[in-house]
Amino acid sequence: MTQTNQKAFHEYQNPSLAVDLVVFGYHDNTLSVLLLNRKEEPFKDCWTLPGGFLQMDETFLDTCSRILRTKLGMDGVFVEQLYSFDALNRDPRGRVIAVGYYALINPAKFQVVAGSMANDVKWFNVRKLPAMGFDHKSIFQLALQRLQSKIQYDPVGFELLDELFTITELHELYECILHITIDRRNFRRKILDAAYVINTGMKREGLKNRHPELYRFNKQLKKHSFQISIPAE
Amino acid sequence: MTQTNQKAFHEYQNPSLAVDLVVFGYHDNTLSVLLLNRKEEPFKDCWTLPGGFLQMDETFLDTCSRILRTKLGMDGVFVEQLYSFDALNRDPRGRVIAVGYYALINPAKFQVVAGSMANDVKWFNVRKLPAMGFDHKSIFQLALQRLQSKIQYDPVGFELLDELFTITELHELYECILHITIDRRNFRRKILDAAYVINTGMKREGLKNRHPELYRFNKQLKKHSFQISIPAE
DNA sequence: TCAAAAGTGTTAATTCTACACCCATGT
DNA sequence: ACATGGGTGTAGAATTAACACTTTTGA
Repeated sequence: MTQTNQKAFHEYQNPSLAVDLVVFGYHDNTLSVLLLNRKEEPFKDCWTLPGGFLQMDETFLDTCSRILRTKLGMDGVFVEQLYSFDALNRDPRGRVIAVGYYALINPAKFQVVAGSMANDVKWFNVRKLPAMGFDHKSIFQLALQRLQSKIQYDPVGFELLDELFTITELHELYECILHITIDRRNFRRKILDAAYVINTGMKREGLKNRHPELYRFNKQLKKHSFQISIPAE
Repeated sequence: MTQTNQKAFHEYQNPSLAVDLVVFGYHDNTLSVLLLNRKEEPFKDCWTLPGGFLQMDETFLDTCSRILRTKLGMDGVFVEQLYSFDALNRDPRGRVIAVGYYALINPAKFQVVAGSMANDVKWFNVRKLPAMGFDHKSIFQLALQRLQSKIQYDPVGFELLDELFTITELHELYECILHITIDRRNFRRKILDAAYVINTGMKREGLKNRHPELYRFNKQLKKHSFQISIPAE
């Protein structure tokens, strides 16, 4: 942070600073990302991550909130910093540094989802993504990797589920995110042993088979850790 | 990355972008960080992380290299991005975003170390740090955490050691970084089983006890993973 | 009474932990 | 021959993986 030459502090030319968001949603046993169809050049009509420029009086989180609120109609969402992207030519308009964040949301809580905003907003299955503008594909890929490792030691899964959920639903979420098969019974034991969830005593009614118990996340628990066995394909 | 209002691209006011470096070195069974004594306001005469402003034609890594070369006389060093720091008031001069990087170096390779530069540069034991300017203490703390977790799944230890080293030296490095005691014999087995290192057949000569075998890192190996047992104190 | 998913238990294999013992070297 | 680390082995504990069986529900 030492200044190395004699120019006054504000005479330096600075790159623009954008925040780009990888918004993950989970629904119908599918992990999806929210993409925006750009209306302006560059990358007009291309799918891109939602993003925006940092204002001078905003923190990154402020910018995230603003994007989520104004462009996607979402509020009170889990976001976490991912990485900063600095390739010289990543934006044809000039030098733009992007700070990537990822968000985890439960699409059920935001009707917005289905594209109710003026912008063309759409959920895409993370395994079936379209071409994307800028370097957004690689931002997304890093975010998915991050989510995959994070979920193995940090209880963030609940951000994607309803308040109450069954072990099977949690199990499916893990299989979907990690894209592997996990033994149902071993998974259950690990989750319960880790005190990851709390049994509410309630049951999910109205199924045509046995009514599973409903759990909620144990918010006391900060970190957990269980090995997920990755079977040979 | 969508632009939300009508101003021309370059009319936006942007924060300054600094790169701050947490340079780790390992020597004499001590993990140290390199700090600079600032000659200018703000935080004149305070210890700070080496850093500098991003130039318009530089990537973050370019800036890192420039800082390492010009301020510390180092070259060809391992660096990796840590996190970006955005508190509104983190720099009294104005809005400055800092992108934190950490570097791992073998102090034996750079005589610079002992403070040969014009600037007042000094190694500090990571467990005995002075007060630091800006938010550099928290940048450092995050870097140490990152190093501690990284070393458990990524073979980065070799950046801190000589080309050839003994298992005992590697063992001491791990104990020092993680700040725990690790069973010598179990550590050896895990390292060897993970194919983390390659036996060179050579031995370290001139010791007053048995001459230990010299190893080098297995550069093929991308990731490994072994659990380090953390004994109750 | 059947299908389908939920819940519980068990065994064998694997991995870890906590050690003990021998080896090579300089003094 | 002895003090000082270096190198190797092993038994018991703990954890994990791969299973089979029973239970609850709606149709």
